[in-house]
Amino acid sequence: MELRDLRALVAVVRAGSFTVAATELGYTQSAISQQIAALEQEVGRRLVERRPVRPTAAGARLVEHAARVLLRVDVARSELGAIDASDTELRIAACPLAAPALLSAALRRLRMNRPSLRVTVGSENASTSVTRLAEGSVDLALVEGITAPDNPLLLTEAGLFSSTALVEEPLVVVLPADHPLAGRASLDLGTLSDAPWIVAPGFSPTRRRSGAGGVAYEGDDIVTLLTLVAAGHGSALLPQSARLLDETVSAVPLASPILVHRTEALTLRTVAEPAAACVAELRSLASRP
Amino acid sequence: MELRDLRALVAVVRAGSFTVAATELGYTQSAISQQIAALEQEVGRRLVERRPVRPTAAGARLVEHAARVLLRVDVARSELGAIDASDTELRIAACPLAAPALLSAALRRLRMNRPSLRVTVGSENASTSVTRLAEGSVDLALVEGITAPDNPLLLTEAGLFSSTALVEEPLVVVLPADHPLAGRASLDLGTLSDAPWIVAPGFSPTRRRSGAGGVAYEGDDIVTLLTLVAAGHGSALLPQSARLLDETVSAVPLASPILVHRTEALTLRTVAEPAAACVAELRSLASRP
DNA sequence: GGCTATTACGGAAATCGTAACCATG
DNA sequence: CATGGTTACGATTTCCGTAATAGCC
Repeated sequence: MELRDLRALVAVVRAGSFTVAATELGYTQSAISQQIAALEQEVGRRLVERRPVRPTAAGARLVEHAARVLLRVDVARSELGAIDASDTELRIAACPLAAPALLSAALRRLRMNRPSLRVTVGSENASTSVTRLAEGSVDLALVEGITAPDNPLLLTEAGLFSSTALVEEPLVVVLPADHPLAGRASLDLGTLSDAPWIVAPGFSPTRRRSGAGGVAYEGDDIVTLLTLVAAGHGSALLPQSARLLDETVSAVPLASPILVHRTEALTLRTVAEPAAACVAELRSLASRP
Repeated sequence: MELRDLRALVAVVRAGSFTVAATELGYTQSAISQQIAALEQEVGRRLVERRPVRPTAAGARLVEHAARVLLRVDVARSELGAIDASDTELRIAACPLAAPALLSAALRRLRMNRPSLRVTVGSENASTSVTRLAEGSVDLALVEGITAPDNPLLLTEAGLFSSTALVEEPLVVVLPADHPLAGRASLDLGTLSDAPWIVAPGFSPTRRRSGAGGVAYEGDDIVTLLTLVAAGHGSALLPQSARLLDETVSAVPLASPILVHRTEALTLRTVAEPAAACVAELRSLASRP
């Protein structure tokens, strides 16, 4: 069992197709087919069903392990590469809801001290940010999500990255303005258990869809998301600070369960210098609001 | 970068020698030399210094990642193998201080219900137990160590194994009977900060050596350890329940910092049936003392 | 019947072992 | 000078791509 085999398995399962997995990895379909066949022979059981291409139970379990293994290998490579990384560049991946005001303030102070620093900021969701950090295509990731107060987000295994808590703030339930519950002073999730939610992987705070049906929003544009809410397709969970933009939706504080929206800064554990300085600025700004 | 390369690197660094790493892995020295050279070329930096064979800073960091990667790969393979594992055998690795009375009681009850079950118990230290669980040569590991109350031992990344807390009990400092502090009702570690400790990796609760010099005990026999303590080579930290056997040593409860001796049962997350039953017995016995 | 995975086969590349070489303690 | 890591080189194996084949919607 080699990393090449695990890469192939993960790509095939994620893509649901040998062909597209092959092109992603730069092989022919034939090569992928042979790799999967060899891996299945080695472990002595079928890992993916064909047509449709779906992981078996064993395959799914192996993919869970393999994904973590490959992530850590990427991190290891990136840490080695970061030893002699550029000191004049800082590449950031920021989730849409990850304290944008804090980031811009930190960057302003950072650029005053180092006018020659080249800064790039990209907007990514949390899981893409983690991937980009691991593969070394960004130096710093600002990620966010829902968690219990003072608890880390745990987007990956603890300790894989160096993580700094920046902001925790209350959550609000965003409803159509004319929703019967829109006037409440606060809401429990229990009250809303049967109500539809908009599933939006680009916004980590959004809840999982409970039953069948419903609307999923794959993008990361908050205007679109709020428009969907206003149109009555469902509710969304957002941090209190999210700007609602107009009166077609309204926000009700979430009272129970006790959860917060948390923003963290992630870097490799061997930090490039500009990224470390940026984290220091972020932390100092976050600690005195 | 493939698993084969990481295996070679880890073996070389652990062994401190290309030659013995090669025999461990079933290669010739030449092959290992080529593998390390290729890996160093790939990452573009030296990973081990030769003569003596020592990891560079980058190499040491890569070994940390590689060790976790290889452990997880072993776990993945073992989980796949455990799907069709024997239901008539139960192989256990137990640390010497990991609640032996509890284990024997659980085994008695287990064997009453399943007379045909073949049980093997081996004595291993915590890190070897983890390795054996990962590589699939045991089904259940009883490990122990020092931790804050109600905190897991974290011998590996959280979630790699399924872990069940069994017992937490107070710690005692074991001193020579004629030691000036032996009469105390309790002790703080601060009081002992300059005193020598016996380093005994076979007994996880033992503390790290503070300065230079001192005695290390590599075995796992408690009689020998206590003899060393009695002879004045240093102190040891042990769980309260450890049997001291005679009056040449005496035990003083540890008052601060607030730490406990904790025993946990570890299994693969896809548990073989007899191991699951044994964990259930252990848990039920541990909960009503 | 078209799309997609599998199988057959040949060539290229990687890998390992033997053996000679070299460096270091 | 001897132990142990490196280098050279050839044989074996592995791996991938092309192309033909087979299975499923």
